[in-house]
Amino acid sequence: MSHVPGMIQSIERSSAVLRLLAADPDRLRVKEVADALGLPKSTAHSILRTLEHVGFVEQDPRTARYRIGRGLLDLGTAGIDANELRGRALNWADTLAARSGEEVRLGVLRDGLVLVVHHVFRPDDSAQDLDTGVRLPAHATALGKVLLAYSATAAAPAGGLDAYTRRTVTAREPLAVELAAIRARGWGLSAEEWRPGLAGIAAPVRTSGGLVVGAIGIAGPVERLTDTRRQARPALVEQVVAAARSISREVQS
Amino acid sequence: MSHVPGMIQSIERSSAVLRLLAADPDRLRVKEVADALGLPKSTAHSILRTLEHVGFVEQDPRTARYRIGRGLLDLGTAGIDANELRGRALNWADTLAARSGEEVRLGVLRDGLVLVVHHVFRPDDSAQDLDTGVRLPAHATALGKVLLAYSATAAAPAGGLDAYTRRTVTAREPLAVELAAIRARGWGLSAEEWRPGLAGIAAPVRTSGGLVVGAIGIAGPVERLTDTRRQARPALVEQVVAAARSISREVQS
DNA sequence: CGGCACGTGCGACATTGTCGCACGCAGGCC
DNA sequence: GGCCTGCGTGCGACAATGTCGCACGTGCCG
Repeated sequence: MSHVPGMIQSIERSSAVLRLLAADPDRLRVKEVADALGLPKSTAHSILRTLEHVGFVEQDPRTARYRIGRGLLDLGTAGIDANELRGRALNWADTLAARSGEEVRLGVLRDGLVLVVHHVFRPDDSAQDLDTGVRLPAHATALGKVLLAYSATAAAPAGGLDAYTRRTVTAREPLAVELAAIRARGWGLSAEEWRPGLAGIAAPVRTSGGLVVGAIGIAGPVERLTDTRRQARPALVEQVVAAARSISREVQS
Repeated sequence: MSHVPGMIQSIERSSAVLRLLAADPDRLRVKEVADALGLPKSTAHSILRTLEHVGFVEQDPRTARYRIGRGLLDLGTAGIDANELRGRALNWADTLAARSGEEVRLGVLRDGLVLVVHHVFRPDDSAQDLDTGVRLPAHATALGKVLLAYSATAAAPAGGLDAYTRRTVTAREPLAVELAAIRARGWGLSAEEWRPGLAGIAAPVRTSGGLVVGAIGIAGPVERLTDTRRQARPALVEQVVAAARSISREVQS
């Protein structure tokens, strides 16, 4: 707790306060925080007031007690950056492409769109565009729907949802139902919702706490990815889910 | 960005820095942070140095760039406190007890132990102890193993693992395998690992981002919870998982 | 109804964070 | 290969800023 020269005292203290609040599942009173850290009441109060102002702690209006705020949760989500995710996923993405025979994309959610951070071509043929860096609509792709399903910050983008094909889900309610289904079974499907004739199957990549930080998926012709009843082929689903799980394991270090 | 009187300036600035780093998936240089916030280079550097010291940001040793640190992720986990979780779970816990015919416990991980925050008696008979507030070992109970499986902070407690029955898993490696299996299927079983003759089935409660903040489970005689091959009865598993999912939905607000 | 303890706010002091400047190093361009 | 630009880092002085003591008001318990 002592002061390390060259470090900003008030930030060190804020960190101690946050750790204290995080360690205790109950809300804490100003006095308790002050005593635990050996600070004067006013100082602790001043720090808590500021932390509340920036959204890192919340105060119960009735009991006046403080607890960790929701703002911190959103910040942690970005703990893994896209590059790190990409690095860990490289081998597994290649394996998935080889096993499934389809092209593979790895994406993260950014500003309500899917940012493709990695792209592996379909093994057999050649004429394909490199999609790395491209942004895809979230509500019309398998990758995007998986990311939306587990997104901490409010679901879909604020504006209206564009229709890309006649199968694109643009209404709020059906989309919410679909996202719930994805959460329930752990993977997502998009069949001709983005481009006619194309389908995708995707699954979430999680970090240690179970937080979803990205998604990996395959894309290809509808007839190869789905059966005659437009259901995803179980063998492919299993491959995608297995790849996502492997990457999740890699990320946890 | 401007200074609000009564607020601690350096903490406001730290918050801005963290938000900036969180918003950008790439690592940022000192100069970029300084320019974005309109601060002198030295000031930004001083703040970043302190944030790194407390573990809120990390610096790549090679490129000298900064990104959000892993310490923040752990803090967000405690965003939901035990009381709030309990409040949201009350009705679903009762329903689960009624449908399954077994007693129900709701727990959170605290200091490497399971803290029971809610307890519903078995519907039929009466002579039972109220377990609310009790702490259970994490590695020997279904609730605990589920919580460990999704725990952000390093798995089991540091010390040796106690054996309560001859079925208690005390070795690191088998336990890690078991936790991986729980992550894969989404629920956990403990059969006579804590008390002879007793078994438990539990599933995780997740918050918006998919972060596990607690677990709910049923407990009862082995012969009622498992079949002749010591496998959990699918009907009961389904009920527990459904309850956990319902509570997870409640928590996301 | 009285007393205590807590959250909150204000103001003065001096401690502390801020800012300007300079060093050393790495990368890129010529 | 050498020069030069631009960056990260560290130091020091100033004064702006955070800290602390004190006092008010309120809610709770006895």
